[in-house]
Amino acid sequence: MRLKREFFIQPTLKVAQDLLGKILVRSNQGKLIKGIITETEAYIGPKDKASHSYKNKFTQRNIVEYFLGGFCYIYLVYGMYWQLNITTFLANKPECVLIRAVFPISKRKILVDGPGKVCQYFKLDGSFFGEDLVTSKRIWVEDGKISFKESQIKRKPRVGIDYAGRYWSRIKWRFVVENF
DNA sequence: TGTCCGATATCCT
DNA sequence: GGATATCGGACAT
Repeated sequence: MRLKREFFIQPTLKVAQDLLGKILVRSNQGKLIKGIITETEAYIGPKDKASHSYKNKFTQRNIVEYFLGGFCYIYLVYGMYWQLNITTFLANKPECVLIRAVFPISKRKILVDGPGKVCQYFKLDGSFFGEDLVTSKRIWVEDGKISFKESQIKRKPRVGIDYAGRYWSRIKWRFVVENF
């Protein structure tokens, strides 16, 4: 069953953790692409120095971060990789969760173990900027009956944000399901 | 209008 | 562990 707005407007660290085991679904040309979310990262502006909305920075690129929970914040990094984030919490609270990895259901024996690969696998690009996961007909999140133990969830530092300084680059806002 | 650089992936040693 | 491809957004000029 598709997750509703209530799920996404909870506090960001809870959403980041609760997204583990949920199923991301993409409808593309009559086919469904599915993957079980296995890794996420929380970005909590305006206090978070690693967030695009640090100090309430507000630009054309990150405007979606200021939406309430449940929208796609998607952007290009390094000139070639798209990153899928899901907005969280309330309007004007620029917080989101980066989807870093999924366990692919549609194709077996491939790894979808990085945010760039997630967007390749689900065929996501800039046209999904601002897409509403609660109402969209081409992308949404479903509840799964996925079983893993609470002890399989590990908290780790976020990746690729050394520029944010020791404190923010070491804070454990990355959530990973181990031995999935 | 110009310069800088990144919430990565991949190949190299 | 390190190099680097590749390009649009951000911001200074």
